[in-house]
Amino acid sequence: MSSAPLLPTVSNFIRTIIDNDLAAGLHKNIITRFPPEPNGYLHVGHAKSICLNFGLAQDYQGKCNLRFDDTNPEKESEEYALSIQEDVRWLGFQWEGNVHWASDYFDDLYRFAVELIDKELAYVDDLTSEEMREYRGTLTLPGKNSPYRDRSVAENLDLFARMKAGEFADGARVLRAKIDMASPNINLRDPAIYRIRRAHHIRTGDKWCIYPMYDYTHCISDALEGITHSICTLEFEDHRPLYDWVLDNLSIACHPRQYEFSRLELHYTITSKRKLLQLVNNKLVSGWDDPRMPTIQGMRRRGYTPAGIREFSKRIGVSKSGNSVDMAVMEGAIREDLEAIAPRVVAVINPLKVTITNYEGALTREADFHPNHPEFGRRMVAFGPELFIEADDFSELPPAGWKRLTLGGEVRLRHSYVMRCDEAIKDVDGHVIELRCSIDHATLGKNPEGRKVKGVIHFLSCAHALPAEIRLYDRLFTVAEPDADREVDFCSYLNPDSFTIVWGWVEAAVQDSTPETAYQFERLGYFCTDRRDHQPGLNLVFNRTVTLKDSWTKS
RNA sequence: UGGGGAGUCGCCAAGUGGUAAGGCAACGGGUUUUGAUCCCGUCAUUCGUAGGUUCGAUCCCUACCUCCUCAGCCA
Repeated sequence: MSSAPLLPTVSNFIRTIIDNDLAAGLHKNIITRFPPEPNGYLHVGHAKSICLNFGLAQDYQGKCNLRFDDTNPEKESEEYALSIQEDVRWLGFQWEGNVHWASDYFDDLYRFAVELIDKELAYVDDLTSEEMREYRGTLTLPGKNSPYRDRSVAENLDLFARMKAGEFADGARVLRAKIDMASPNINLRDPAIYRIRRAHHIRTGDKWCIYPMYDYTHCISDALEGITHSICTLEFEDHRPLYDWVLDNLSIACHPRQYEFSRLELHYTITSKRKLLQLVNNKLVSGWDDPRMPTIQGMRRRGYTPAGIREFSKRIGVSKSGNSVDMAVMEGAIREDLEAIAPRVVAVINPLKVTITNYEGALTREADFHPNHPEFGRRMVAFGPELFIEADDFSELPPAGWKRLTLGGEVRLRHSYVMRCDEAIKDVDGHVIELRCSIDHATLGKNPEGRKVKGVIHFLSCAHALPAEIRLYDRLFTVAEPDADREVDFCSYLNPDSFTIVWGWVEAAVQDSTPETAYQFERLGYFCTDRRDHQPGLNLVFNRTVTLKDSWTKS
């Protein structure tokens, strides 16, 4: 491995807390956890959380658990759980020991609920959900006590046991924590902690017909696993008093502390599970792994690398302030990784035919796969009497500063000769359809004498080029914050040009590459062979991961 | 109009009583057979606003402004 200098990690408020806790001897080692609900695919926001939780464990030589918050059987599936594990591993992390499941604690959770009832801190409520909503009050008005709030311990114990035994219909009763119906924090107005739901659970099957709620489950799960720092996003900030209330009132020695950070917003995309699902269901994208999707599966198929995503996560930092990160941060991080690992090859995606009028005696030449990594090896760069060049690299009426090919002008063919364009052949509409050019035979591997050639363009020998399907991806939305305006449907901002298929040509060196191989197509960008559709030697399919930085076209 | 949070360069983000780190972007310049990479340089007299305390404030105090978030038997 490379011996990159260990850059000092940027401080953030969570690291400060951990440093203080460790210094104070509160913990010997830290234990974090990544707690997804298996009800959807992971996206870039989860990637941030994964990098944070697993990264912290790594940096502090602690541990990080993977725990599925599987308390809502109606929405959860094995498919999602499997995909999530794959994503975490793909990102380069390994959880401590076995995968944990909140459902592993269902027996404990039930036992603790009984303890709460015994302490007169929980009661069975017969109110319907509508009635409960009315009793709850509003943001500015206090709630009022349920008429069932003062049932005896014995009655509650009996009712709760019968809830578990399946004596009541779904939704008929609920177990509630007895806290304070007048609390200004609505989460503390006797929150439901158990509901009756006859649904098949992915892990426990039909064993249970009552399921614990998130607020009640999460803190106990954390405590049971000995989590030291329970890190979640800002919307759970108001839930922290409940998290603490539950643990303070139960006979569990461990009391993890919850800390909240702001969730990621990325320009030109969305990070809402619900909206992502909407794109998939309405077939506005090809699926969860559509390369335009900000899902981990989508980014992976696009060609984003684990190291690139980890670097992105490091660059954006962690804080509590609202943020919307520039896509350039992601692209910069991805490019940095790809720059180091991707072999350089040539592809022409918008071909213009060139006939070399003085081809006789022309030679081929070897070229490195990477200008800074000779260990990547070399390959022959085929040459021939007919070439493809990029149509964009020729201009009859070049703008100021143009360094590429023009009528009568010279340009360096990458890894080959200096070539002059002598004639442009046009069709009846006046479009250039072919160029007739001549090469300077004295310029293979050396500069021409008496003149300078500024421009370098890439090319492919027609006889040696392989046809390939090339999928060009661009930002999914036309505006930086597509869901900023509640009045406007975010779908109306979908970018119609976010996906273009093009049939181009690639050099033979890529012929046998396996799916998910990254390349730099020189002067065009980073591409990777498609994970699903690319077939080595048979059907070459490339996805554009990200373009190269370009200081020409933008000016 | 209740509760809980947040406001430091275009975008992120450190700093939290001693005179504004870093990254991304941008902009100059150098190297270059990728207009890439790489290198070098520039880029906040100022920290939401207004007062106050202090020798000294982004940091402490007061008031105000703006934004986010909470009324699922979802997580």
